[in-house]
Amino acid sequence: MADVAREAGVARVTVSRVLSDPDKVKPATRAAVQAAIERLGYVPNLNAGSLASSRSRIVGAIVPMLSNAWFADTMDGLAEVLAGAGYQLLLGQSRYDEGGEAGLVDAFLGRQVDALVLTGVGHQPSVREKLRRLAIPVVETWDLSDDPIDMVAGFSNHATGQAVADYLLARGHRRIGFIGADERRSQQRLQGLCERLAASGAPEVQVERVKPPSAIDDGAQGLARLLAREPGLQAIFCSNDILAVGALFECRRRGVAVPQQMAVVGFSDLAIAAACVPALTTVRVPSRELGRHAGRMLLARLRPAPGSDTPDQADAAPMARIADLGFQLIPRESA
Amino acid sequence: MADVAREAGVARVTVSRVLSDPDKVKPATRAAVQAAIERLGYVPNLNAGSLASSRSRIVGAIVPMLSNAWFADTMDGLAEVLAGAGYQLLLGQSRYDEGGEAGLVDAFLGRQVDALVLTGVGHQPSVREKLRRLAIPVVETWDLSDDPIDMVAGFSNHATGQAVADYLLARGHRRIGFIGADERRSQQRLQGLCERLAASGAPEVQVERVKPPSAIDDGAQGLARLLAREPGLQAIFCSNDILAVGALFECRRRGVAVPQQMAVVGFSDLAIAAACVPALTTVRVPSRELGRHAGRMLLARLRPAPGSDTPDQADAAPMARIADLGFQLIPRESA
DNA sequence: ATGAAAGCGCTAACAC
DNA sequence: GTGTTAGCGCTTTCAT
Repeated sequence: MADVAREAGVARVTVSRVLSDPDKVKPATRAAVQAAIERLGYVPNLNAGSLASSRSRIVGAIVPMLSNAWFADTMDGLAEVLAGAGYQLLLGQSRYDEGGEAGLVDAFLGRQVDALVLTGVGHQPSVREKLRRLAIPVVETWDLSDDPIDMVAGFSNHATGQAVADYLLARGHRRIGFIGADERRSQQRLQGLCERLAASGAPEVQVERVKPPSAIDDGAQGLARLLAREPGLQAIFCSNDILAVGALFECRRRGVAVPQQMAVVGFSDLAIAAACVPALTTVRVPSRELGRHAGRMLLARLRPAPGSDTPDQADAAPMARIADLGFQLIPRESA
Repeated sequence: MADVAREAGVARVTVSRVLSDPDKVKPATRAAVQAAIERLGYVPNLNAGSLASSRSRIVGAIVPMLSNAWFADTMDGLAEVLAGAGYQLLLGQSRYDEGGEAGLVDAFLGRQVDALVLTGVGHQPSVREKLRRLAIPVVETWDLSDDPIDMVAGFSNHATGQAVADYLLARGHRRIGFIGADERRSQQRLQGLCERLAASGAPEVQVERVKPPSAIDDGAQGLARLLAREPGLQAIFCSNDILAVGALFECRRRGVAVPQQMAVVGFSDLAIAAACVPALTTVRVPSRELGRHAGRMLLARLRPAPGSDTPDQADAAPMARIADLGFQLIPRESA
């Protein structure tokens, strides 16, 4: 930067200004500086800038696993919105472990991230406290809470379970099974399911827990075990589409007709749900929009980057801290 | 950090040493410092550390789109390997645009990333030159090159096209179509296909280009257009499984029997390929392993982080700069 | 509109 | 083994 300043015959501050707030510099000087930057191929050190200004223009995000297409979609949406505002994405995988998440949060805070996006609302108490104390913008996603760390953009997993229960009940099913990851949000879906089923006097739900990440085979084996335990099962709800497709496979292998002998409902509406045969009835959640909305919530609280295309809407309506983006049950052939 | 030093009754350097190289500090002092850190809830500012040491422990990675499950898998593998060595992942999406990629590269370099992972070997000349000049470790993935910027971990897209051609030819197909994204790697697959087909005297390949990212519908429409142009088509190769599934759909809709009247081959072997009906014959590529291997290549060139579980293998066999991780044609029902 | 001085929080080198 | 002295490359005052 000193080189650029010398080359342009100005002080270093002026170069800094050209980069961060061009309007504060006379057009002639600005041009000279920009020419010098060009000539020298100067790339500013953003870390040094962060250190001096204590704003990093980095947002940290943590997902359980990127190889779960639904979370990848959320990150895609997030990255898209952030990039448009000059922010970058530091990404971590917790591998479905709150301890892992806590470690990543610390690492990210050490990097002075300007904001954080977390998956779910279940975190170690120390994480909640720390983030509350630091008061940086935080968005939790893929779930809802009436007491978020800061903000939340999600949907009610519990309500999805209820919706599936209602749907199955309406179609006359009463003996119902559940295959789901041994993980918080899946359990909430299960709870919603059980609650409604119990209220209607249906027999207890048969549950098969598999450990994440879910593979197609887990779905197949889950169904096999469920059938071994309770041959009279009429329907199953799988906590994601991958498991559901596995269950569909196992049905075909055993000659169990879907949906006549066994109704199958999935979760998240991946491309695969519409593609498999029979097409999978599933719960569609706004994976991509979850990330986009989280990004918007953050940006509304962060100063816009110089040169970004995001107008300063300081006086726009303040964003709600809790955003329920909803879900939708998509009836197809499998249930 | 000054606070911690005072609290522990030592100098700031000592605190720094406890954090970055504990063995250089007497156990008693170390314990005192750690206690102070604990008591004060001190979180070191890694940016300041990067500035002082000019090593950031951040690796930048650029993929076309995270919502393409195959790239998400690669990033998953990469993040997994890097996390184990104390490195973090700064992620960007180029949206299939070399200009976008160039911008991200600059942004990442500004962040002083220690290394870079790029998708593909096609980049703006300025990007190649800049990275060569800077001489930071760079791995290109999802393709091969005999003149990589630095290192490459991939497979030959061209060879996958040849393999598909051979397979189709062996099954007696000669009138062949191709549906593929208008993007470099797809075009290479197409080239391999055409080359082998031409050599065997088959008629020219009918090509439908769609713009990325691929959606199921693009595959369906692609097939429809292909059929309109050349009703006698016997087989098609789709440059990814999503397009292939779309084509499968369109066949079913039109009552075209697969594989009897139309053979369909996909690419990348997503879960969906095994799940759809008829099951999709496809080319399996080591998506996850691509990322893992890229990570290992980088780490072999970067000093291991303190407290990482990666032993210092300075004297291990040096890693080859070009890694061909291969591919595999998976015959299923659709061709 | 531009510049000078001070310092962000840390690590590198060198003493002791 | 531990401390001292200098910066890393920028942005912030505050002055001009």
